[in-house]
Amino acid sequence: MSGDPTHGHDFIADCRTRIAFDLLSGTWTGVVLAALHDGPLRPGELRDRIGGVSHKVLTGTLRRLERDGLVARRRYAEAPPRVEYELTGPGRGLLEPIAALARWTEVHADAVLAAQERAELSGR
Amino acid sequence: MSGDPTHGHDFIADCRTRIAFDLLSGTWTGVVLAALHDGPLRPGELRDRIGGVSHKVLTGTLRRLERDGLVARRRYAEAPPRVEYELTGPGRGLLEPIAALARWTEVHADAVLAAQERAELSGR
DNA sequence: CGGTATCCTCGGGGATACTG
DNA sequence: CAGTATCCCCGAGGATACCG
Repeated sequence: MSGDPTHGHDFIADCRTRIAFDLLSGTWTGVVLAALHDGPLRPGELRDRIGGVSHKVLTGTLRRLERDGLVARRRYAEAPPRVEYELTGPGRGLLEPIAALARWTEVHADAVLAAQERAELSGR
Repeated sequence: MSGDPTHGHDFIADCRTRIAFDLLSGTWTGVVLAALHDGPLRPGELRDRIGGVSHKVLTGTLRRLERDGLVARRRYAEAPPRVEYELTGPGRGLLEPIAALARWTEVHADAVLAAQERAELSGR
């Protein structure tokens, strides 16, 4: 099952997979998608859960996600107007690859951090 | 198994998964890893297979991959000195998440491209 | 509280030319 | 052929202030 990632796709030639890479390229993109995993959230809630992301950058990230159709913006005309963001079909589909990355992190992240530190100490 | 991506991890709080995101953040990083899937390659071969990547940027990408311990550089002291790059353990492990992204692309890429085009036409 | 508008900085990506 | 050194550009990320 984890045998052949290319499996007949043209990864390289007219590489469509780059689309996915570009989609997740933002610093906070993947984190936002993961944060929306268990249901719609208001921007403020997102900020609190993520932590360390500036107000402007978060909205910027959400704008891009919205533009790419990965996240939907929902406005409620209430007493204090409320806004929520939720995953779309494609956005929800990205949770699986993201989970795969999370699994990888558990196993190999320390090795990477060690390698980086080693490189820092020597040449760098 | 593909049920709960978060599955008890702290995706958000002290988000270690960001490590993986950052590793793949480069424009060509993921492509290079995928290209090395079926064995070591020389830089020239890599360039040919990928296409559209400049000489300097490719070496820059390889440097980063090397520094992060995802790719190993192998030098052969031969008549015309030869150089090859190959995946390390952690690097090879990333092929699975990358494959997951490729699968996602097959299903949802068109929808994303459509959404982007739609956004372009209207507001921009 | 959500969103936008400035302004600044930094690093990646690209083209080019040059050294082993 | 592999690698490095410049130089330029642009966009993302961040801080701040201001408008619905």
